[in-house]
Amino acid sequence: MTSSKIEDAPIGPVPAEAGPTQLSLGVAARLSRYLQVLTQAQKTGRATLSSQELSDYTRVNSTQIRRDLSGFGKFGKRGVGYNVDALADEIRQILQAGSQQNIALFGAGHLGKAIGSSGIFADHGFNVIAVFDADPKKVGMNVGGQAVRPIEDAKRVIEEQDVLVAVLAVPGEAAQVLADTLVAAGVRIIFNYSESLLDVPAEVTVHTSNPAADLLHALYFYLS
Amino acid sequence: MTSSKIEDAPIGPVPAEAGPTQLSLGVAARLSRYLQVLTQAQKTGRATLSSQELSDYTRVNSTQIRRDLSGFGKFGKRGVGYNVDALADEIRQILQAGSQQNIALFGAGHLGKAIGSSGIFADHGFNVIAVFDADPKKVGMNVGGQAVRPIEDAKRVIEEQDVLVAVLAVPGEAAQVLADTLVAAGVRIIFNYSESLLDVPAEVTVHTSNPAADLLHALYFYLS
DNA sequence: TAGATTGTTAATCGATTAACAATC
DNA sequence: TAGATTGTTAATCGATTAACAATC
Repeated sequence: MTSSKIEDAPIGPVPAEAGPTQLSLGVAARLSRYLQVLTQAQKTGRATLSSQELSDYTRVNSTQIRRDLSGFGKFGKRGVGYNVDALADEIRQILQAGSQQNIALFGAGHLGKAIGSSGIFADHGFNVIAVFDADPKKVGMNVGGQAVRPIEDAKRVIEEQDVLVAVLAVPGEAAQVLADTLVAAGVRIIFNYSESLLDVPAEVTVHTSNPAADLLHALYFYLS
Repeated sequence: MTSSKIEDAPIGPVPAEAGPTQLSLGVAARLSRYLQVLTQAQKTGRATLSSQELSDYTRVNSTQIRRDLSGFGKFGKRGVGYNVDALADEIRQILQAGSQQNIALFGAGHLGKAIGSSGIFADHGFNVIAVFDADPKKVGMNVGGQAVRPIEDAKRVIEEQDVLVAVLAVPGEAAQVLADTLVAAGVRIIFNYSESLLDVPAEVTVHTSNPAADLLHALYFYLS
């Protein structure tokens, strides 16, 4: 019974200048993708980006991008495009990003090390505050500047530091039992990088990574 | 100018017993997710799965799942559900999976090792036929049972083995130059695990992994 | 000014959902 | 039989797209 509190999505495109109505599922997903592109564009020093360029990178239709954005204000300049810094700030505000969430990472194998030492979460203001592993031989190893801790400490750390988000980079066999423990300790969003399917209570959101499914789907269109 | 041949999607739900019409973008994406779940369910020995269970794991509405499937035949048994093995086979046929694609993996760092040694692609009939790295110190290392090769060999291997799919697990700075080389050699689908944005010709599909964007989006709904 | 790109409308299409008869 | 779940219809809502005036 994997499920999600994201289930019954609400309210559509918001009237211009609208207040903090709950975003629809689709709009929120797209806005976060625009933000991802803007964040990268900032790094390469781009000052402006047009809706067409955003479309090229996100695969979202450019008209829809303009429509999504214009629901919250007139952020663009005709003939020029959108100011990268300003638009990134606007989207962060809309998404209420910057809430400085603490993340716990589980598994210090290859994948755990890759996630822990990449800046991928830090770039968006998330802190990986702890890395855990069940293997005593891995405890104490350095992953992304932190010593790996024993899995037995997880419950305490989650509770003490109000960890809502857990990233699972563990073997499939270990995932369900671990997920049960984490949910009991207070975790509400799980990023599952194991191949295992997870059963969690309805109030918990599971996000499963699926490269093989994505590839199957990409290939279908290539081969057709 | 990242773009995709998946852009202009075609044709909707197909009349029952329809032939090999091109699937719509959404249907193909969903079918590949159903297949992913079925493949996992097979491993745990499940014999049948109901549309509701598939819905729990994929977050796709159960009515839509039944609708997607019934477009291709009557695969389910009322009061029972879908036979896991049989449905997996049907979906593989619909998606024309099993075409035994060769995949090349770039980057033998933590992420490359994680991908190379996981069975995630092999499970779906994809062969990771080579692992490349630009660092001479990594050449020769064992990743998923293969010796890492120097990046200079990539062009030849791609051409000789008809590699259409490349997985990029390289640092952001290296990604664009590498992508250009790969596209020139014949690659048409790129899985980009670097944080860099890629510009590729229109005939190439880029799939960028985006955990931070996904998290932002999941958190928005949690916090609202 | 001329060219580019936004903001917005209107029309179409696909996704979502509830409901329920059919049937295993 | 009784309970469960499919296959299918109909109604609604959101996404997609083309088009274009406004304007930088």
